[in-house]
Amino acid sequence: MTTESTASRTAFSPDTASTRLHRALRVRLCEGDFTPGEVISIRRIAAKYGTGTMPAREAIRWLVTEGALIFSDSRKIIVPELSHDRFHEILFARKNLETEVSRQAFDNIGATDIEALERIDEQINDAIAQGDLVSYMRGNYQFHFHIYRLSQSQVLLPLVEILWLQYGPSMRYICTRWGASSIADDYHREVTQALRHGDLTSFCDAIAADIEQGMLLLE
Amino acid sequence: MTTESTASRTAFSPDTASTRLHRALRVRLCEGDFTPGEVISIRRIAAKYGTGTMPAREAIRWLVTEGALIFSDSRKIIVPELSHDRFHEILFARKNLETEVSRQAFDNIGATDIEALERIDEQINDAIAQGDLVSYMRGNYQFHFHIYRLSQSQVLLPLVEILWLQYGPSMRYICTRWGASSIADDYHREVTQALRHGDLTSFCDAIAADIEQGMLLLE
DNA sequence: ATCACACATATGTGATCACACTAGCAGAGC
DNA sequence: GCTCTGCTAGTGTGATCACATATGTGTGAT
Repeated sequence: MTTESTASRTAFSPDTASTRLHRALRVRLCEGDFTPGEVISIRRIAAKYGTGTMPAREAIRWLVTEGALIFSDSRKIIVPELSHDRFHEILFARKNLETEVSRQAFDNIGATDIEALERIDEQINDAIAQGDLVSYMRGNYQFHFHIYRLSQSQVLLPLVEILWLQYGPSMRYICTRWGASSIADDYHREVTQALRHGDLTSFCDAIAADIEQGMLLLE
Repeated sequence: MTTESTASRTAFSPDTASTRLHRALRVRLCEGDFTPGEVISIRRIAAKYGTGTMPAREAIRWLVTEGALIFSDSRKIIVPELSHDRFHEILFARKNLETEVSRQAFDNIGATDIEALERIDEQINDAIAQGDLVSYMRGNYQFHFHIYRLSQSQVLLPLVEILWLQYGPSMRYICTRWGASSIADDYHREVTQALRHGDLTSFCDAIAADIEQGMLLLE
């Protein structure tokens, strides 16, 4: 359930050991399970996930092409540590792309979707109250992508996923530094309220505000 | 020179047989050297480029994660045939992202850059006059990315490259169907003119118009 | 104590082989 | 003539090994 695929590719994709591991690692990256600077090794990942070295090698290299992992100077593969500039760039791109994807999703958001979003938001608030950062990251991810998936966009959605892959680890890092209080004031309530009123512009504004709020964490 | 790297990653990337082949294939895809529906096989690519099967396998799979190649129903890897909807989606995303990247590049575009763009534009016009589609595609690619690279964006630029990778083969296909006349009326002249006048909004409008013009080819 | 060299470990890269699966075709049987 | 079967060639996947390189750790000499 929580390990549900982050990919929403409509195109056929074979179900192999490599692709399974790739999806699993994508989820873990988006949910902030890795720390920036951490060294990722093929053989270590293979051992940890009980796969052979080939699937691990492929999954990791795919994540490199997606920018989720990068090479260090010494040809080792690591989780990137984002500079302030780069982090800001990502948030800027997120605001741009995700408001657009949300706009495209708007007409496809039904009553059951709104209820689901409100339920997720409650879980997020619980997580914040308990200082459970992992649950918060997971909930936040589910909240946003429940909306984005409804856009049925086959082009923009994969781009958004790439941004989250790059942004996840550093987000987790920043949250741990600032504490759960810093993320308490999200705009999820405004999002669901706007949806209940069927107000498109307020909805998009709330999404944009929610993302922009992340920029404040960069002092 | 023409096989110059399309990637503008500032991050360290090892120079291996796999990465070299990957870059080469990226350029060929952006320039429309492949036709939609074409079957790409690991062993065949390896033989054609004189590499082993491992580098070909990796390069091809990286292109799959970038959406430049996809799996057919029978687990074969092919160059995607874009539906009209998807092609329109890509152009929409291009208009969005590339006008933004252009805006970020604007301040970094110097006099020598403008001259270089005008020179490329002349080559493009020559290519159109002679009906040389390959040169046209290459010139168009160089024109746009000469601008985009100046944005020094490390986040948006790779996303734009992904869009071009997906869009290249089908663009070539559409151009061959419609003939060179259909692409004669680009907005490159308006772009360079706006740059000479230092007019940011006209510049961005011209870029957007140039991309939007591609939508007309979809009837 | 400090520096230098050598060895052991761990890294990604590439080659090669075996395997499962698919598509195409040829031929035997009806 | 038609259909079904079985073979063949080709596909991507995964395992395993060899290799060059980088990192770290001792061990030696100074």
